Amino acid sequence: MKELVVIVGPTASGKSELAVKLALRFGGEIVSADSRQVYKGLDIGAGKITKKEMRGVPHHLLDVASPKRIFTVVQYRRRALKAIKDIQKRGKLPFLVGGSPFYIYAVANGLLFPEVPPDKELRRQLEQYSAEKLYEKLQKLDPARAATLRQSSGQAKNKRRLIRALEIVFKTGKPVPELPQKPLPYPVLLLGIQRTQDELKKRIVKRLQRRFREGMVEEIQQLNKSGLSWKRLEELGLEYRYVAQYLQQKISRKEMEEKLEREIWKFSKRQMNWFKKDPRIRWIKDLKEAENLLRLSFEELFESGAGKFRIR
RNA sequence: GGGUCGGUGGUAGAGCGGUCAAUUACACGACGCUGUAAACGUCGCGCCUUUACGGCUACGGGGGUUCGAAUCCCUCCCGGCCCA
Repeated sequence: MKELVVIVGPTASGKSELAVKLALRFGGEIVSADSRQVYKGLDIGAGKITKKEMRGVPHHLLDVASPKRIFTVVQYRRRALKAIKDIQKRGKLPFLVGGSPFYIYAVANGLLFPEVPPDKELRRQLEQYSAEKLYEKLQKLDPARAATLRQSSGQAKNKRRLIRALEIVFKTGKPVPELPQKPLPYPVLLLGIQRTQDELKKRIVKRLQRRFREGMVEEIQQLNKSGLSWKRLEELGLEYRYVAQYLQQKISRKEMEEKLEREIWKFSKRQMNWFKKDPRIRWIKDLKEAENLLRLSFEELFESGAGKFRIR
């Protein structure tokens, strides 16, 4: 039988560890859904799981791209779906685990993005215009998309969104299509790790300190030495952004640490903005609750005659 | 003790007679997201309410000038600097 378990939660909530435990218990493999861990060399700063921590559980979609080039959701989606299929073929249970909501939903909701690859040159040209101008252009060429953006909190002023919309219109000669969603052909169980704000804040600080001890600053210094520009590092956000600023002496060590604690906290809230409005997510507090839910969900599947699944 | 500069919203820091509940940044909060998503963007942020070009309380304290003061004057308190 086939099924997919998705594990979500804000950063530092303990997804990786929980996933490994569940995978060991239920015979699973893990598909990472993290927009930074896909890059080679982004290890400590991205919180990539170590070989030892994997405890023999196969992990997929880690280290699949060079950080020098931008890896996109669409590439991610393609590879993740393939990884999931392969795992299922081998009779194992796939766990989609990660903190990049857009990546999670690209897979779990089967978002079918328009087949228009990014055009750097075009983007650079459009970048010259103000958001207002871009919006006017879009309004003329694709009023429907313009209206959609206008209705979603601030997007009418988001150049990145406007440019992408125009890019699609220019390349296809047609309006931006409504995003088709292709439901996955197998049942999906979404688990969310629940933590109080206090708890999460503490975990963020603790984890950040651990990363410093583990040599995160050195890692980022090294990445720059081996050819990753400061600009690119800053673009990668959070740890990479602020440590890069520190290494360039744009900010002090203290500023860097304070900034990081705050920014990571804000990031976790942004992640939660996605998850908290998804009614499918079953929020769990610990391993036990997760196990129970998994077992239950399997039982339901047995009853419905969907097939058999081995629980170790 | 004398002189001098300054005390503004959570912080920094504008404003220097009306159009100021007070520019801006940060912090904080809420939210959005169709190939950069740890990215990118929007909104709110004194209090109250029938949410209104509404009311109230506010720019260290007190007093004054003025039709009107965060903005001018006096005084007190506090802080920086200089002289003693």
